[in-house]
Amino acid sequence: MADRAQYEELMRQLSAVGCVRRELGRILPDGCSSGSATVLTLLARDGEMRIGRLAELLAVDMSVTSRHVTHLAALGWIDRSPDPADGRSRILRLTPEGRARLAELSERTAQLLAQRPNDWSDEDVRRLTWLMARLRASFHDPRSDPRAGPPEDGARSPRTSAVTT
Amino acid sequence: MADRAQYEELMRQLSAVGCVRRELGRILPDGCSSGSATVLTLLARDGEMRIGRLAELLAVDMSVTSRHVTHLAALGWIDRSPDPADGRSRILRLTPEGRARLAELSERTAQLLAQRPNDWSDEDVRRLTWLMARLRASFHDPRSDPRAGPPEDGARSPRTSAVTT
DNA sequence: TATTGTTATACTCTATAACTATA
DNA sequence: TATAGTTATAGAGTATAACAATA
Repeated sequence: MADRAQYEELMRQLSAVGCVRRELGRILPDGCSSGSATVLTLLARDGEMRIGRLAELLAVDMSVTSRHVTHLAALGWIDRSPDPADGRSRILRLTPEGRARLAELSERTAQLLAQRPNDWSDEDVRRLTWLMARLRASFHDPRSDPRAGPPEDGARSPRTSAVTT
Repeated sequence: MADRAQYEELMRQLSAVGCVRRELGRILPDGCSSGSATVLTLLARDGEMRIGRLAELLAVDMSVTSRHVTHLAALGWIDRSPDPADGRSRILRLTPEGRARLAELSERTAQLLAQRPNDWSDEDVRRLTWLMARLRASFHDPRSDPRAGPPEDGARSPRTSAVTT
């Protein structure tokens, strides 16, 4: 286990990287907050799902997720259809409109990233992504034991399912 | 440069690690928010400084920093004395009370961390810290060119001064 | 005129708790 | 009784803009 000073430094960076997230949030189109953008991305990547699953992937309370989803549904970017298997749930899906918006978003983000950290290698990006996922798993999942080494090649994530986000 | 999907994954993790920061924030004593804690830590580590410098280290607007500082000064945990060299500025310092509180904080945090990611090696913690700092530098500092390799040993940071946070 | 801070305002994200509907 | 989701409320964090004081 690392020493206290190292952990304090880690926590400080954890707060400070927020400025990157905020900067990325600034280029979003009207009506699309950072939270909304993440929801769109997850629905595009993992396909239709329920609120609870989405909340897991977002690492956020279900009530928060519910608000994001309501917002996106009001915009017509996602669709909430009843879950035939469970009357309490609804299935979330991107609408064609939502897909179009997401494509715009992705384009803008790619442009911004192309300007900035363009000297990052695949390996660096993968490693940072993996380490953040693993850190999250350490906190989210008490029984976590990510002995699986860092991603030497494939963009593998820690084994905990909630982290395969 | 990595491809778009990798960057999107990076951004998603960037949002999701927020849950770690929030969990750490939950163990803070009354009156001490997450932002306050970071201010205390920075003043302890880097010694007395002005608001502007503190805002840089926090990677946050000066107005935000001003509010945190006002809060901590009201609690008596830090002290704002006039800057003899510049009448517009004030010098921020931890008070003995502030130091005591910080020590408590550090203790609690260490306990929490000892429960959770206790399987992290020094190397892992250092690497993650360094990569986050570098990511921030890529955005904060347009002319950044962090060719300096990752930290093979010492907890070195990217060369940009604003990142030696 | 430019810079350092401060304050007012508004917006986003978040959690907790109370509530509804279904399992 | 337990679970999925919603809503109301409250609090933290943040940025922008207008302002004051000093350089």
